[in-house]
Amino acid sequence: MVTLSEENYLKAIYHLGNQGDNTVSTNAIAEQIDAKASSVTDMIKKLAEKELANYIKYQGVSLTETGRLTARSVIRKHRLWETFLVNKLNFSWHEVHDIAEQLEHIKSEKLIDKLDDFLENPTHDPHGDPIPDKHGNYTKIKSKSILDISTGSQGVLISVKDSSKAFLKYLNKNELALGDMIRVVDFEPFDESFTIETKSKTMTISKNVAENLYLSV
Amino acid sequence: MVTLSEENYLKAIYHLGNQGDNTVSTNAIAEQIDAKASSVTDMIKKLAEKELANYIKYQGVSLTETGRLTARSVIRKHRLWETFLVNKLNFSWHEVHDIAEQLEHIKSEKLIDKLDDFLENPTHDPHGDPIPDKHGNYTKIKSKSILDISTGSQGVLISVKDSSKAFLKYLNKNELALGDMIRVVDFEPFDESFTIETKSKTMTISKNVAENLYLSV
DNA sequence: ATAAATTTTTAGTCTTCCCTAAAAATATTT
DNA sequence: AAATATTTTTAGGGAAGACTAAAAATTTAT
Repeated sequence: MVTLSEENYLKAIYHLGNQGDNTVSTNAIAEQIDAKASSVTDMIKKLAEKELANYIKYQGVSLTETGRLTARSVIRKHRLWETFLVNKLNFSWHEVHDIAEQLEHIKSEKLIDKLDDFLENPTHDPHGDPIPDKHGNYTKIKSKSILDISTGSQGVLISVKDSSKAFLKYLNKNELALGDMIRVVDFEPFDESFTIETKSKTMTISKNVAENLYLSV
Repeated sequence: MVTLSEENYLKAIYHLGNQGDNTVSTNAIAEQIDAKASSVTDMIKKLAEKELANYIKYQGVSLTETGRLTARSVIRKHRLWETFLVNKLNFSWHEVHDIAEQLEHIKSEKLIDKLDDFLENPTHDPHGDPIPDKHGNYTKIKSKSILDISTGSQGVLISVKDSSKAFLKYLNKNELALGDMIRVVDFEPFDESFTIETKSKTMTISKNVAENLYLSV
């Protein structure tokens, strides 16, 4: 039995350790979870005891295979619920994170499998992030940040790195949505801004925005 | 802020006290919640401090207006989620209770209102129980247990009193569903059994079953 | 290579919600 | 109206998960 709090820690370690295989520091987890480092140390010990994490004092923590699978299952739930909220209940994508954060802890295999079917087995959530299947497998569409794409090339907007409300609202306001075809037409070295072109318009985006937009390659 | 545990106690008091206005004993709550009486006393004190319940030592507990509304809001969530699980995810009605028991604690006004709309504002859940609206109001269809209905009369199966898995499975097996028109054709005093007639068949039911079946009057 | 700064851990507490065991109050018998 | 039984409360504690403050280890700077 994995508790709600344990699930949150597993998720944090998974994300910080880029799938949980890299080693993660106590402080990094503390910041992510918004807790004090001492609380993190307590929890890490517990995870290690339960063989969900590998832990050497002062050396950081990583996930075991079981821990990784558990984390993926929580992420699967989170992303399926987000998809439900946006596609079925008509939430806009910047409103769903906090609710999905609660829903991801509901315990029922059957529920999540039926939800998956109800949503017609989506492979990506509303932010473009891949949804693991029930065995924890998923395929990530290859994409690159606009920052790393050469002027003149184009691609479909696959996902966004920053999922803060502010950023998602910016995208809404500027009518940029996942699935849009985007062409990078110019780069201005002076302020590191990019000019991009969509089906409906041409606009200039800052470096800050560009690095958060991922296009298919 | 009302905690998950507090919500469960409010619900229990509400149900035991027939809308929470009757006084309920510590032991009754303990049995309902599956906790010890001493734990119940602790929690009752807390509810009274938060002005969700009226409590006089040794005299039992009842809900305040706020407590009653909070309980109804939890019940609203529970019944909407049950409706979702049955109508949208194709669960059968005996499987949904435990999952709804978790989902009812998800915190988001907006979520539950959108869910309500998505389900097309149902007035009754899959067990025939009324779903309070967002203000806590609901209309109960007038119904009577088959035990209290005179032989020869008929009505629509409105709700079931017992929602245990065993009973719901019995109903499924015998093809009795909410909405069915049922005529009470005979009563056998010897074993207090009833003979009932539906569109598709005639069958005999025990007193035990009869008292759990409510027909519109 | 030490000293200083930072990170991490330990030790001790707090709150929530549950428990057991014993005491107090209320109800039921006789 | 006692005596007995039952119910309810109090007192004291435990596990989970968070915290503060201080100690220990590690890293960085001089």
